Amino acid sequence: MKFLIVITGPTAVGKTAAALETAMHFQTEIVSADSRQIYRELSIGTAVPSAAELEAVKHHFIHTHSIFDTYNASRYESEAVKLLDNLFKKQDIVVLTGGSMLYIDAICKGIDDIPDIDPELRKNLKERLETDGLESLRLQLKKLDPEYYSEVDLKNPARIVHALEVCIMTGKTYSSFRKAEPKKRYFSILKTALNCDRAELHSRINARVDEMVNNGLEQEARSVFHLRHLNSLNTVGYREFFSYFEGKNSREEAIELIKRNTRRYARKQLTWFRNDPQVTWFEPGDTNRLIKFIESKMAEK
RNA sequence: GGUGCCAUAGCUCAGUUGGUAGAGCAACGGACUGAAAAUCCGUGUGUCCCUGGUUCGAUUCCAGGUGGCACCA
Repeated sequence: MKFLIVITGPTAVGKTAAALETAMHFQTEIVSADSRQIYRELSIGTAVPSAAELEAVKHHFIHTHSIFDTYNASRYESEAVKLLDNLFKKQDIVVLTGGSMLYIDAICKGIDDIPDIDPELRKNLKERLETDGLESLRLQLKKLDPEYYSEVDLKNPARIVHALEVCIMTGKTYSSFRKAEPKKRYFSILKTALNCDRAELHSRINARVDEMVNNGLEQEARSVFHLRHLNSLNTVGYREFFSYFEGKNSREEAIELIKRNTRRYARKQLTWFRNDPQVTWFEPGDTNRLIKFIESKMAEK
């Protein structure tokens, strides 16, 4: 029997430390499920594990890709599942940790098979969104895929654009690809999440942002400022500094905005995990209970 | 010590000619399938400083108290 231990939770709650302890206890490796720590050009603002932590336990998907790559949850799914195949050849347990909700779902449930989108097409649709407005795209979607039109959030440009991309590219409806059928995995998944008191989480976030700033986040952001149009850099911690560099706000305001946007991100993560019935919750400092829980679940199987 | 001004949401402040109140920010809830640290939707959360008085009814008017600020001593 193979077990994938998922340790997730809101940003800054202490996942890295808990995953490290758990992986060391079971003498195994860590697969990261973090959509920003995969980028080798980013370190400070993404809070990658320290050199010592990376030394102590083998990590995967940290600094493995470039901000220039077009990356997404689907690619992550195929790469990560392939990696897990290899890891499970020599291990019975693997730890998956990170806060990217969709990436975790991609591994646990899978993602529908949808063809890759031509970047030119996406660019064109985004331009049309600018010039003609959302309503024009909505009308086209209504014609091309009435089924999806009836259930999509009609105010959300990203959803409309993506559905249109698929319809135009494939000549089929986007809904015909949306099976939402969970993929069968041969390994068992134990999904856990960490959470603490909200006020405590906020002070952890604030302290971590201050630490990032002290460690040189501003310079790191400046080094990629000229690439700010890349999706990979539409990221909390960077975009606020970008608008400071553009003179839209002060440095102090940028730091406050990073804190606020990180808090909001944590709240969004909690909303997602809270509504996942498979999650078992733990306190961040209590890795012993987490490990006992894992051992008891493994004994059941 | 005296005089004046102020006290309403977590913060900054509106407002109620007496019928228990609303903006901005913060916060909170939700959606989510190739951008997901993305994108989008929703929600006022309140001893109107305290105690009396007047009144059918006081957050609003009156008196006293408390706290803050300013000026005069």
